[in-house]
Amino acid sequence: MLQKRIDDQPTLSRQMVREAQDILHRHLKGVGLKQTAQRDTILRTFLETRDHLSTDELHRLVQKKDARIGYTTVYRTLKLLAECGLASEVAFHDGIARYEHQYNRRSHHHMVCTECGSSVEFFSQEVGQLEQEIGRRYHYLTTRHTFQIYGVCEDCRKKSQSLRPL
Amino acid sequence: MLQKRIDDQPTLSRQMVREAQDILHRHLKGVGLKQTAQRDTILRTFLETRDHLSTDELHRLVQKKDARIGYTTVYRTLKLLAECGLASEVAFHDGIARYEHQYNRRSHHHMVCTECGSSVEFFSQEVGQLEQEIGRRYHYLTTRHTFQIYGVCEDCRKKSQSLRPL
DNA sequence: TCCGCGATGAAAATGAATTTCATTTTCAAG
DNA sequence: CTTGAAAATGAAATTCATTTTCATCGCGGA
Repeated sequence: MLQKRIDDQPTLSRQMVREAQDILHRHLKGVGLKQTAQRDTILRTFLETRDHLSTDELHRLVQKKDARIGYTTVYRTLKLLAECGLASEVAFHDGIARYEHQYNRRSHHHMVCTECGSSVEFFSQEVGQLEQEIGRRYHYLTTRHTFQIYGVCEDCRKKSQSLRPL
Repeated sequence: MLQKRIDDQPTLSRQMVREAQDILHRHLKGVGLKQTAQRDTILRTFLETRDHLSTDELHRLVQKKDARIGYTTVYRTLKLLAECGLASEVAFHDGIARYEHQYNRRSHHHMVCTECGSSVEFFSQEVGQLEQEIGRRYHYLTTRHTFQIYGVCEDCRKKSQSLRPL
């Protein structure tokens, strides 16, 4: 399942990992929680990926580094990362919660292929403006929005054409 | 949970109910399924509502008319209604699938209050245009999109202010 | 009317998300 | 360097919406 991500670094520099870890540590201290080796491992593993990961997928990756880290901890740590802005949940509407890096990333949206599940990211400032405008109009204090486009990618269209040429 | 719907009729006319039923009946015949009293009851109950209904909520309403109609049938009928364009699923991202009328309705989107779950509908042709544009750019054959804005409505803001005045 | 295929619905299964709880670990104060 | 209270951990259990199963029922074409 290919997931093209566009504007982030090919590999995260040591510097950025350290900064992200600082953000997490400060958040933990801020809300009176403790920093642990597990949380650091999970954060580092998460930062090393470029995909839109489900809890389960991240758990598998984390287990390669430390097989004793459980699913539950990954689950809870992802919530923590989302809380401090390092990750954000993306709902691709297939019943599985996914997370992606949020640190140092431009606001973007996803277009998802309903055949193969691959996705591309795109950028559109209009959508954010729309959020502001609609919020103002109806007196909502807006916090976020979701915008996804669903369709069939070029590859899948070619495949289905060759399978059943009308 | 208030759900403001904007542009549809205050009550569906008998005429519209009949038309909707025709659409369903034609669809059923088209795919080789049968028309049943249950399906008609479910459709009529669905059309009478103005809300964004979960399967469970619709099931409760249907039971008032015919207590012998089961959850499963409501569930399956909602899928049928979605298939023939009378209903469409709206994901408010709270873990529950909801459906709304699609028949004779303008394209619209939702802004959802994360405190009380109420929602307002709004209209924006830009979003549809964006779907087309992005699809063209990345060679996707787009089929649909989701766009929701999340925030806190005026009422909830007032309530939380009076509860904890800083 | 008859009969086959689909419909029905109670119950069970599914599966992701979340919670529980006994044990272990962190970390600030001494 | 202790200590101990509070938090973290993780395996297992639970939750809960959704989906499937299957034994029976009923629609509708012949």
